[in-house]
Amino acid sequence: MNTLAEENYLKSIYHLSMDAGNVSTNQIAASLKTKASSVTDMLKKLADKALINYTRYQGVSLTPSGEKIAINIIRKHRLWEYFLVEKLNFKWDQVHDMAEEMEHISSAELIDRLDKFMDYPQHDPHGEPIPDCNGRFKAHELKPISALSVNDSGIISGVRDHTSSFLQYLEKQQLVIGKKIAITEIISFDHSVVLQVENIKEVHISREVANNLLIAL
Amino acid sequence: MNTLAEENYLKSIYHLSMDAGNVSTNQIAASLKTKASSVTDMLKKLADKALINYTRYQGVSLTPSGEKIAINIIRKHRLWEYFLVEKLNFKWDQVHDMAEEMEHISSAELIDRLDKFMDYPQHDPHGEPIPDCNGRFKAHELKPISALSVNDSGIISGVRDHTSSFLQYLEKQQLVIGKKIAITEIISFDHSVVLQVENIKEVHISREVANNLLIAL
DNA sequence: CTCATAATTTAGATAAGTCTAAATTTTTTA
DNA sequence: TAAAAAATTTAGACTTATCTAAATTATGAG
Ligand SMILES: [Mn+2]
Ligand SMILES: [Mn+2]
Ligand SMILES: [Mn+2]
Ligand SMILES: [Mn+2]
Repeated sequence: MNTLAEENYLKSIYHLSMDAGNVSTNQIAASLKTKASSVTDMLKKLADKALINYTRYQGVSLTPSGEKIAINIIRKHRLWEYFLVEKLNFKWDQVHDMAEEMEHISSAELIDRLDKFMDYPQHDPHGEPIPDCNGRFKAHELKPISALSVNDSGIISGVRDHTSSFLQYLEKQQLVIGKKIAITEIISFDHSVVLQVENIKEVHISREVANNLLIAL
Repeated sequence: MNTLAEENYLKSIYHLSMDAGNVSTNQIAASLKTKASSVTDMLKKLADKALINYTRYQGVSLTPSGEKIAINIIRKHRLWEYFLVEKLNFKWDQVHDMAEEMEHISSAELIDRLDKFMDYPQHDPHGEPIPDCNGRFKAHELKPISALSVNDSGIISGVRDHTSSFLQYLEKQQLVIGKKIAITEIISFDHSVVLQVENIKEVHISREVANNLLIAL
């Protein structure tokens, strides 16, 4: 259907569209670790296939059919990540690169059966919602810890940064998906935050960590 | 490591080497549904990488490192087939094309954990042996039904032909892996064979089917 | 042994995806 | 608002994997 490269571009454009409206050539290039000129070439191809809206120098957005493809790849990515963690006992910081390959396995029936096999999970190991077989999912309403105030509490439900080092740090601090936390203190000097983690212990995190750890209230 | 095309060539050469010694350009072309000239190009590349022994016009064989790669791909192919049948409930005639994609997922740790998850299966859904993580497996000593005599009996343990239509035919006749059969009669006119299937029923199969259904004695 | 045929390789072309360097357009800044 | 800077596109090249058509080598029938 679509090539591996095309799929990766569509997924990247989809993710970048979440933050901003139109996505720029340079943003895509950075996200795919490729050069702007390569991106321009691909944008022309995707526009020819009517998967993106593209006018020179103006950035791009996905068309409905482009978005459908992107969401399907994300569905596959997240289901495979869930499989790797829940069935094969990988850690949440180990699965991204493998899922990056597996998301391109083409069979729709395979992925629907995998979904059923795992009993239709709603979220991947990083708290991201998993689209259903029709591409529907509810975008989660999460706030970074840095947006909370003292005495606010909630449940750790997602991360903004997916790098291994960040996930490993969180794991070591027991700041993992599902844990209940409450804000004990916010240090005004550096905006670092002191948290109470489920009556287990107190953790002091930097502003950067607080920016990247997402809470459901 | 190696490209998808290179992996498919190595696997094809490995399989073709089972029947004959040196594998010819045309055999590879037929097996990969490509042209002889494309094969020649790839053979040069694989020879440069020291994965095959190649002298012009003389056909090829795998080097030890080429064989190791081929066996690893076959391991992945068969483990994924087993997964699709045993965990996702696909039929044995549905899994080949999916496994053809999945065999190229690169992570060795993933495949070793998958192996463990399924409790180290010895054979894929078609009865083919699954190499262990060191590439070792015991080649099965099977005979086609056409090589047996009246009153011989044994267990259905493999198939030579993996096409959907053949596998579906076998399934319909209940001639599946694990079933015990005995030769009741061999019709000398057309070499067709009458079988007793596990005291369940009698089946009459053509010479062609008898040639492609493998028995462990 | 010789020549016709079959098998294989070479030559030259194409498509996908990438790159560097140069040109163009947009945006920012002064 | 004009020049500088940044972003983007174009031009031309490269790699991988294909193909067709032509040339070469091997094989086997007589
Ligand atoms: Mn990918
Ligand atoms: Mn994830
Ligand atoms: Mn394959
Ligand atoms: Mn098989």
